[in-house]
Amino acid sequence: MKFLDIGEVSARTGVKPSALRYYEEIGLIESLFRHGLRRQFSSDVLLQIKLITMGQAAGFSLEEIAGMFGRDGRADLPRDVLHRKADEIDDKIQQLSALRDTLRHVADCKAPSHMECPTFRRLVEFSGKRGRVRLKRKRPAFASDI
Amino acid sequence: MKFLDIGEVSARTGVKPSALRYYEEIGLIESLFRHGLRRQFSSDVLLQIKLITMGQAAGFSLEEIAGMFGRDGRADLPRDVLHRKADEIDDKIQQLSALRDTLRHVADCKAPSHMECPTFRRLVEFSGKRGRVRLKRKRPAFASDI
DNA sequence: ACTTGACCTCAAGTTGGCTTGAATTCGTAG
DNA sequence: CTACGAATTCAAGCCAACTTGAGGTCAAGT
Repeated sequence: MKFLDIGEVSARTGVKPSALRYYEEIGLIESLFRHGLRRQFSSDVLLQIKLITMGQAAGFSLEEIAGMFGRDGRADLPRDVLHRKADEIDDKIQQLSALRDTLRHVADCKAPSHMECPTFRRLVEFSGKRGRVRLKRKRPAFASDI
Repeated sequence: MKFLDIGEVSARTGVKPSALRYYEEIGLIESLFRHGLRRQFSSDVLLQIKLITMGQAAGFSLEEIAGMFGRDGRADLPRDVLHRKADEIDDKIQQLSALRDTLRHVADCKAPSHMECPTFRRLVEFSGKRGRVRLKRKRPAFASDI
């Protein structure tokens, strides 16, 4: 098995050595042993770091990430908690989709003020709703519904 | 037209008054006038704040958000920049999807160590691949398309 | 008129997630 | 063997995005 210096891990993940030391300090990753003073990492750490950066992209704190996958990528949490996390991510995906759609609309819409553009308002207003957007409403939606 | 106290804005958006004052301080939102000392907001601010929180969920800084939609929800940026932002969000959605799938897998997989589970490795490794299927859309996409 | 409580300002503090710098220790190539 | 570069520790610093606290103002209800 080949072991990796912190510099190599850094180069292959794009995460700076200082950040990697910090991750080790807080128990998010671990080095197997030292070669002199130098930390030696298993190549598994590359996958773990990928998970960490994905988690960060999802807006989770390092602490939450540590909870999802222990230091060896093994989950500490019970099934249902993990599924709730997954649901949380699904919610976030909904939000991101709405934001993306809104941005694209803003890019192309000719209306002088977006606040008066019904498409814009609808995009933003529906963004938080769970599940399918309900097309049938008893009355029109207002900003005051937020 | 009805004007809103900071407390009402807070109650209806879930954003604390201190945060709203901070947003105003940095020019992200604005109050129309004061009633005594009290800020009075137009109801449009509710929509703006929704955009702000969506942007935050997407991992954008307040500064970036300010750039996307000026203080009245009008974009300062040229079309192509907005579309690039939208693409950025699409990338993030891919990452989130991968993370979600990984979490669900971890929740259900019986393997003793995830590091040795090929499904797990594939899920994580695949997540970064470029050149995903890119759907061409002729009309703006809606949240309900997901 | 008085009281209440929601609001105000301003400065300072907090948290998370690192980065930076100084002083030092090693391993390897020449 | 020596020099070099890559690594180490530790404390301090930094940034964003708020929050907190002290001390003050004000509008509205009784």
